[in-house]
Amino acid sequence: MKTKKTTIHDIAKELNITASTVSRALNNNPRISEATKKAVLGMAKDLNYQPNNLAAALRKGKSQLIGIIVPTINRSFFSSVIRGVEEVANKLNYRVIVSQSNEDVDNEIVTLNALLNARVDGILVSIGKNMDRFEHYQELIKKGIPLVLFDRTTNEISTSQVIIDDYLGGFQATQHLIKQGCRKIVHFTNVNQVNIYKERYRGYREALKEYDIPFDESLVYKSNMQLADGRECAEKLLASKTAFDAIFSASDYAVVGAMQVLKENKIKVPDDVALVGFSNEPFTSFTDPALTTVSQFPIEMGQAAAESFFEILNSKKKKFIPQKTVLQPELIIRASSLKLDK
Amino acid sequence: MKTKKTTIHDIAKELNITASTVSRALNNNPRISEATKKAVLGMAKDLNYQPNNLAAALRKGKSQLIGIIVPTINRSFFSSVIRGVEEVANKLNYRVIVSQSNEDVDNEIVTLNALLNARVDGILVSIGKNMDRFEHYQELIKKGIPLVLFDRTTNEISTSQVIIDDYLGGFQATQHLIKQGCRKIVHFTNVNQVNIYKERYRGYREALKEYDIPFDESLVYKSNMQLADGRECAEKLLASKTAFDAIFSASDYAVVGAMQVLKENKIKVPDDVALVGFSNEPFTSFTDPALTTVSQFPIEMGQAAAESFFEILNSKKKKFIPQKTVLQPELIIRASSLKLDK
DNA sequence: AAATTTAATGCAATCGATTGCATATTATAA
DNA sequence: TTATAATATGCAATCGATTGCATTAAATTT
Repeated sequence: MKTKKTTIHDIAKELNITASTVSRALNNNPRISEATKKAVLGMAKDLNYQPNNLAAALRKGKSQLIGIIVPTINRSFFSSVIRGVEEVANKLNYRVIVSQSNEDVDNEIVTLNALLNARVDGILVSIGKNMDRFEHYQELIKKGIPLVLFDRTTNEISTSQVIIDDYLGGFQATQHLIKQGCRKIVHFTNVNQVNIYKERYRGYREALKEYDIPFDESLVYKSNMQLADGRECAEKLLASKTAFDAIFSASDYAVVGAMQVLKENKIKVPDDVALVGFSNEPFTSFTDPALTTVSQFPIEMGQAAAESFFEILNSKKKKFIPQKTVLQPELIIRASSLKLDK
Repeated sequence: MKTKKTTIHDIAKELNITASTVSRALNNNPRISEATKKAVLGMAKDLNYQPNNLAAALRKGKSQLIGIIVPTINRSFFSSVIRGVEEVANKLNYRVIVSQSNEDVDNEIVTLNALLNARVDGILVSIGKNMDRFEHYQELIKKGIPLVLFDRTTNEISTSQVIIDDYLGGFQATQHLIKQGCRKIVHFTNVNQVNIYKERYRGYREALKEYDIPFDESLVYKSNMQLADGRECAEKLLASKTAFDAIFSASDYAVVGAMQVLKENKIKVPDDVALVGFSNEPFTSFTDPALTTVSQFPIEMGQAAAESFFEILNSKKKKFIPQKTVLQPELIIRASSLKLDK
């Protein structure tokens, strides 16, 4: 029952040639005659040969494996990125090993080492929220192991990145609200001012400026941006009696929390208050009213990250200059912000 | 710059011992003295040694890699399963390679072979929707490669499975509606009667029976269960003028579509029509009213699948009797079905 | 003190594929 | 016909860790 697996040596023996020839034939090496190639391929099929990538990987020093580290796998955004990576990688005969950091640096380091031990040919990573140590990544660069950062990045690490233009997303979202006639636009942002939130915030301010709307710091609410946080912010907002006619939230979750509170207080969305979120989480099209939000094209981001990785890989000889790929976000307009043209 | 990676031979040379001793020391083999172990560990750290799993895998014939195949990675249910698998696997020092079949048999076969070439120690798979060929999996069993099916399974393959009790889920959902006073309960099910839908349907019928409610075939709507299908079914339903006071849908998507149509027709949820979905998709808590649904515990399913895999792996010697793990679903009661006790 | 265990380490083959450097064979040129 | 080039294949080392089977040295028994 436990039949020994066929190797190139078995094929070689059957055909009275050597393993080297078989190896070359399988790799379509021009030094091998067409006749032998055909014979080898035929025998390989007959013997149900399955190449052992481990052996090849060991010898060649490349495993055809890519490691990807995300904070959590089961978040729509990240799983979509993974999907994108997988698509590109598989086409080029690479496999993808996934792992999660759970937003914890120590965990991230352990995970990273495990991937290195598995001898992945490179790493794609979206850095966790409160990460402040990057030596383990800088170490990678030194070792010459391809590294690509996506979405949550940092300039502390000199390597290729794929991000979306969060500034533009923030600008477009705010501009859209302004065009809908809103003037007192609240902004929900993250207490933790990592790049992406900083940029969305910047886009918000810039849009206000462009339309000559004075910026009012008291309209900016910082939180952890989960649903409950959104509720809390909305409650504080209402309690403060501040007038406002829109909320642009840098997170879909937070804005849904706010939507709930507004509804509970009989405030009409979008008529009294227009809402715009960020990320185009799948649930945004299911709320009532459906949420206007900004798509980050996660699958495309994954594809771009994978492509970035292969670029580094293929230019290994020369010094590679880190590339920054910036994807364009897209404002997805739904009912929650449509005051006009209904 | 391109510093050669340290191997056990480097450590051995430094300490004037052999690689075998180093290997044994690193593996905490009792035949090695504490003193040498300490020395080896110290030197390993000094030289920044990172074990090469490929080499070990080649020699030992096991890669510490698990392959997982799902129809699509970026679906909440599947990515959560992957998360569960990853958690269990990582603790045992295994890595997870993900890949998707995109609901296509040929693709599935290609993918499976790629995983085998990568020499994964086993495969976890959720079979695609319209899959009718299973030889490639039966082949696996013959070769003695551990295989675990989860969620979408088939009895054509004699191996361990992890599923939830869909029958019970269907029963509980229906029972809940009955207890809320509903008597004319519509059921949305899949045209494609794979196991899971068949079972949910069976649970529905059995609950009716138990409460002496006559089964009415005209209340059963078959579709592809996407949002648009749900809308369509609801429209047909309304057009038919059939009286009904609840919908139990075997899919969350379809029931949200129905909810939209009901609202558009000023039919009150849950007062006029109570709604229950299935799967506990993340968006179900964001609809208005929030959806009552059935949780399938995807993370737990992933964990169970991984554990099942390790059981097969560890009992390799003797003949392993396939295990069927049946997880209990849980009815998550939210506003969409609550007519009473509000 | 000789014989026998026990403990600690070394030797060398092995896992399966790849590849630089021969070698053998045939075809072409001189 | 001999020298030269081109073609096809073989030899053997290599990638890095593991492991069955010695071997050596120290400890214990008789």
